[in-house]
Amino acid sequence: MEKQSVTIYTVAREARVSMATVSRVVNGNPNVKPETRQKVLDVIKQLNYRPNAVARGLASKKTTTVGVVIPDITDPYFAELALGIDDVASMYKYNIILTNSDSDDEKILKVVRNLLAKQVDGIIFMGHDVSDELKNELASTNTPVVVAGSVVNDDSLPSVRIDYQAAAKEATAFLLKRGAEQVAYITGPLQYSINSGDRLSGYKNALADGNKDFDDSLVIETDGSYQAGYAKAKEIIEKEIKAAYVTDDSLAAGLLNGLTDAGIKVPDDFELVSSNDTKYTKLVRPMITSITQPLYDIGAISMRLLTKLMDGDDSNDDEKNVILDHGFVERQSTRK
Amino acid sequence: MEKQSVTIYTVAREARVSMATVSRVVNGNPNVKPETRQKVLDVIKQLNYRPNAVARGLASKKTTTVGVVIPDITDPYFAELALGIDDVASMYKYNIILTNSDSDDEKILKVVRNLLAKQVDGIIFMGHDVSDELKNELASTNTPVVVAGSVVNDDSLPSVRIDYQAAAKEATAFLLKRGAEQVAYITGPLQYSINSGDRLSGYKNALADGNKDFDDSLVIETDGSYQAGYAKAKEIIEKEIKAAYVTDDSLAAGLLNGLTDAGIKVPDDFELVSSNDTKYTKLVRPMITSITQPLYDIGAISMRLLTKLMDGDDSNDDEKNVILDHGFVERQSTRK
DNA sequence: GTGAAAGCGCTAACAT
DNA sequence: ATGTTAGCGCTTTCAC
Repeated sequence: MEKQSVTIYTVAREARVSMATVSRVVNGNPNVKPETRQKVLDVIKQLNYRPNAVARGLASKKTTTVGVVIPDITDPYFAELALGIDDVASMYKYNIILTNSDSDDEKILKVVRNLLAKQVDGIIFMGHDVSDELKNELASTNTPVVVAGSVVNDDSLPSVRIDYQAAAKEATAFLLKRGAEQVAYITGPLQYSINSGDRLSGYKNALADGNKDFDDSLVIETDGSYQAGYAKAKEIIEKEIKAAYVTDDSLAAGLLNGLTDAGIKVPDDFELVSSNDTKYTKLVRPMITSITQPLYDIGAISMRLLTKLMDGDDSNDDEKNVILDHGFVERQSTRK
Repeated sequence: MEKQSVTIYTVAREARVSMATVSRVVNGNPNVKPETRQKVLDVIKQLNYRPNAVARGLASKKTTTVGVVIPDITDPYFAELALGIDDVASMYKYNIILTNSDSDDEKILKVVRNLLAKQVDGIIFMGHDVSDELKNELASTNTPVVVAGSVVNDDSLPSVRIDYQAAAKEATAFLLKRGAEQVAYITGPLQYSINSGDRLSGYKNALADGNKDFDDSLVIETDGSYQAGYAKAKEIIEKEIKAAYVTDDSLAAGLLNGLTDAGIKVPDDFELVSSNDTKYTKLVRPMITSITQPLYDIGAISMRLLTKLMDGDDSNDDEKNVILDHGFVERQSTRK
């Protein structure tokens, strides 16, 4: 049984050099004579030495670990962002501490505190808004934070995302353009500023451009889940709504299936446009027409931005809000 | 700006006690006079002291962090396991370092080494098999490992899962029982022992019980992805196959959609049973008849088991392979 | 009930 | 190019 006790000191002793030299070769410091380096390398291999990242973290004050807070890992939207985050993180030799937040402010605060206690070098925040307490928490530290795939009610945080307002406007306008008398706005919690602000504004703008009055009863709020969407089918049918812009794919998929199962033909009897272009939009039948977002890239670029911030690159403060291009893809949930 | 420099020493000085005492109150050690405790607590609050988990980890040799290796975070099967893992981990005050492995042996080895360097207290392994090198790596350490949601070609590792062989047999038998002349076995990589071993055996057993000859040409291997399933529809149609047991939900969903898009009616012209009961089976139409697994629980119990192993509870060595009950749910991809 | 002091394994000046 | 020596912030005997 291999004892866990081979440290930098052991290696130094065996190789007849100092700990500093071992440290140098381990860290790729060029100031080591090739022969010495080789000798140390040999001993390292022979002893199967593995540097202790915790000790290193304590001494260097860098853990090469970043915290990622995610509302729900099983949500395809966040999972695809997370994939991009993880890939870039591993590219830059960072590890990810991933924690589910359940979109619960209490829990978010708890996990962020915990992340900070673990001395993460940075944090990627996926979620909808930040509470005042969290804002304070974040302000009291100089750990960089990047918001990925959302806008948050605190413009002080760097973020990577698309222009949700413009996208929502286009989606709504698309529906209007093909003759919809009225277009509903079916949304996740309006408590989130992305839903009550950006997207709703875009929706209203499109209405205005199309000379339609905004009708409050057409704003249908849910918790944003598949189940909620499925359940809302009934209300949609009763209200005789014929078209809707939906703020989330899970929600849209649920609504679509609910409608279909209730005998409504999409897109003939009902037209639907969703927001995120996750796998769900292509999994269901009919496939859902949607705003497209470079999900993986949003995650990847968030992480890339975070690495810069962690390196103390505070240049171009204006570039801290990265707005990526979005698109739109016509599929089967809208008429030709 | 809050300086990052309030340490246990600062608190000790302010509270006029020793570092040891501060450590005691922080760690809930009862050997502290209530008044002293209160005084320390006050100072902690006042100074907004936060213990440094890295230093703690170095001193105590426990990081309260576990590594989780996952093939693909966007796969609903693994994502649901991960949710269970994360919930229980946070329940036991552990954090999760999550790393995508892409099911690539090289990368798996790399991430496991990294996890070990970070001194994780344990590892949850999701994946299909372990390479010899990984096996050695794991053997050279005493960090406990639990395999979640799979069987692995190394029985020495504790695991939490269902009886894949029995489940596959039931699924195949179900298809046979309703008159299928032949049932195909559509699978992810046969390189994985779960596919070439457990499930295939179950499939063959069902065939034998139904007095059907095993036909090699009915074993259709893919990479297990949605895309692969979608693409295989053509072959299924050409071979005039009428029923299949599929080893993975993404694969099954792809196949189903491919078939449907090609004009094949499921279940009238083709019957399909899948294996994992993830969200995908309920998202598509027709919904997919499937073996059911307590996905969340598998993750949760894996993590629970790991906590026991990390606590050095090596009792009942026989209980280290936890086999959970599975079920079966008839949905719309099979005839009534 | 409380304190003193020795590490934990490494990095980072600073010397040489 | 290499070695010496302080720490990093905490836990943990061991005394008292």
